[in-house]
Amino acid sequence: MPELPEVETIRSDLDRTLSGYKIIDVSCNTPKMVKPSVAKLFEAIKGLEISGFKRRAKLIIVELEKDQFLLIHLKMTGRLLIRDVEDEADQWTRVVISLEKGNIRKELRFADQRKFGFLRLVTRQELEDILKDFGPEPLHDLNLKTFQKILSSKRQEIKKVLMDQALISGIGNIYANEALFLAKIHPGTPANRLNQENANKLFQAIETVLKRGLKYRGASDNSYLDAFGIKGKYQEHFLVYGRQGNPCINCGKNIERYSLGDRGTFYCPSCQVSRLHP
DNA sequence: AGTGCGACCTGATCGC
DNA sequence: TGCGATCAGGTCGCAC
Repeated sequence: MPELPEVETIRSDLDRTLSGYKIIDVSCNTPKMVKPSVAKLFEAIKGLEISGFKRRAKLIIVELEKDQFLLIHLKMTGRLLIRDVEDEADQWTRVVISLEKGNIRKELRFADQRKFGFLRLVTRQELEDILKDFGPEPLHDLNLKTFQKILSSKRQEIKKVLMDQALISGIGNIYANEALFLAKIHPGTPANRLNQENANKLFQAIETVLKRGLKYRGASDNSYLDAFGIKGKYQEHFLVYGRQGNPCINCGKNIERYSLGDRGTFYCPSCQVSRLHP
């Protein structure tokens, strides 16, 4: 599922490939995915040049001229693909933004098997209102002190806290599982029960797994593709995610799986002992 | 207020 | 073989 490293990989692909292009058309076969509506969006952005692509949490922000912004969320199965006009159709294409720069034409195709993703036109004010509700970016704003503060204020299970976008931005199920394994912390441990050493290890582990994800251009164990339609490789380096029944790389004991808040949760029962699973 | 859970979706896979 | 059930999970909105 696109989490911070996947979304950031796509963002940087888009930024260096499509900045400077002008929007010449928008088409959509799944109206509910475009807000406020396809017609209103097209009316507002036709002819505008893309100045760049930013990211906040798992949102991609397309910056346009005239203080217009497109927010794009890929949810679980969304893809943003840079294609030439004559390229063959992509499966599950929902929205196509046609682009032009001089005499070069491109398409930005938003494909999404499950239609959970969305593309939304917002003003600068709306953008600011939306972004203010996200917690700090783990690779930029978050420091150890802030992290400890967040943990000590929550008695929820640590894995849920890591995935709560209002507390920390961009971490989803895969990276939460991997970070907790690296830090040797059981996913069900109440956040406020972690001591300083645990918090410190977890802080480092988050940075490690996110950077690893970026290095491998994301995890494609499921439907994720980068903006050129290429799979990431991080799934080849998972330590616990999806590895239930396989041996832990540290101790050899089998990785276990259980459901925490309706999310598949993977851990080593021997290495991650801070609390037994329910 | 803080927490938990169903709804939103569709394709792949599992079990009988 | 076929068919129904289950699983995948980010976020919103609602209930408690």
